[in-house]
Amino acid sequence: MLVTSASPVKRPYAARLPPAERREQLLEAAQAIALDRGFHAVTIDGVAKACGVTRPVVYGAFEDRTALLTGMLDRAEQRVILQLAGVFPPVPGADDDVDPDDLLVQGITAYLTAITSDPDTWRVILVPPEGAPPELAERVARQRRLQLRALRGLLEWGLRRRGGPDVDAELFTRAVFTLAEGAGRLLLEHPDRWTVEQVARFARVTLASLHP
Amino acid sequence: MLVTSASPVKRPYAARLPPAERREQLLEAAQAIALDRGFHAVTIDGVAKACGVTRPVVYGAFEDRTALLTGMLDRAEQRVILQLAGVFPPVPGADDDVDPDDLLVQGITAYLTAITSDPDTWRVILVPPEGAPPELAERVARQRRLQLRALRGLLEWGLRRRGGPDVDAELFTRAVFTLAEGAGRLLLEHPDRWTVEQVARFARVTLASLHP
DNA sequence: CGTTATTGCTACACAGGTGTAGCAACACAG
DNA sequence: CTGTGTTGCTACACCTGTGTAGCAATAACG
Repeated sequence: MLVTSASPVKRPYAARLPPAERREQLLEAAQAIALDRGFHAVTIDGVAKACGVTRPVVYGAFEDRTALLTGMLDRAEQRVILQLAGVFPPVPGADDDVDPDDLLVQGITAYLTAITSDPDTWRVILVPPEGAPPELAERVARQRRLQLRALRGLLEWGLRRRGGPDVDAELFTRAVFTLAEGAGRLLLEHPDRWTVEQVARFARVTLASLHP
Repeated sequence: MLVTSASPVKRPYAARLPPAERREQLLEAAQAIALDRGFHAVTIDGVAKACGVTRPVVYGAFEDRTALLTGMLDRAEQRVILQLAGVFPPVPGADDDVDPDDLLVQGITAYLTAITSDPDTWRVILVPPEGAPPELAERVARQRRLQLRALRGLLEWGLRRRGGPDVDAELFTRAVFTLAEGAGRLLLEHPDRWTVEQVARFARVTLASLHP
């Protein structure tokens, strides 16, 4: 198209979207950029360009860059909470016929299945892209404390039911949790090399060797 | 001191330092800022101010901000390599009278002692401040691979000497390494709550319960 | 079909950080 | 004590990103 210098090109308008859809689109774009190039690359202009709009459109959906990042983290956190809903069952009763090792392996399997079912969300949490804001660390720490508390109850029950080994329950809980998260990272970083099944088998064999 | 508006205040010159000392001072300041407020706060101006000089002085020691960050990571990496020099001994011979569990606990103790002896350097690595550059992740990954390789040789020997358990050696190595790093983070994040001795005791008891 | 309300765009201003040319100050050597 | 070489400073230019006022375009409603 021939354009004279006297009539500068005006960009065609982007298709209109209702505000809720626009927000969702912007948040998806923000997360994709964070995972691809790091949180520092999540700029107002970068997200606008990724969605084919201009900066005021982003400002129409979010107060500022901080609000955009907060929205992104809200979204990831809500998904994680939903996916972990069934991972930590209530502590079994004294009369319940439940094998503690089976319960733990099931929990680990559920946790890793959640991770592999939504890798992008979990990558933000377990393998945070560079330039991650402090708020991410705060949310991760908060969720981790909740998960540790739930896990500890289960493991204390399991250690009693098993009759040992005689280890510090808090350190044991942290060790199990660290291993589960580490396995999660492994599956995210090497999805073609490791599977949930392999990790579950490893956990089962190791528990079988862990005498009371 | 009374200063007329016609003679603007000129800052007094900072004390002169030979270039090598100035570099060291700037690198120390850069690391302190990174740990206190994140890598994004490590600016040329920020480091200059922390050292009581102006930006050209920083540019006199480092080509640019990237070179400053690289220098900081070089320093941390060199310290880590030095501190880990004795942590991974050569794999014992078939006739060596060495208890594999003792060897592992000694290795974990040496590793955690290195961490607690120079917490600032290890914090950059194990609990990276927000805004960490990609280069940090690359260096950490490279060091981790070297450490995993050394550890795997030792653990394979240990599993053979022990006669089991019958687990995937690579997963077992990763699990042990993940636990050691997790313990390192724990000691960095909660130095008043946990000690190397507690972790070593936990490792010893857990290994004692891990039958072949 | 015209009007209105809503969503998107242009152009502007501002702030923070990078990087440097040329000058200033000072420590050391003769 | 003077001169020189080395280290530090001021002031300037530039770049990238943030944030917004006012206008433009468009979709929906009557």
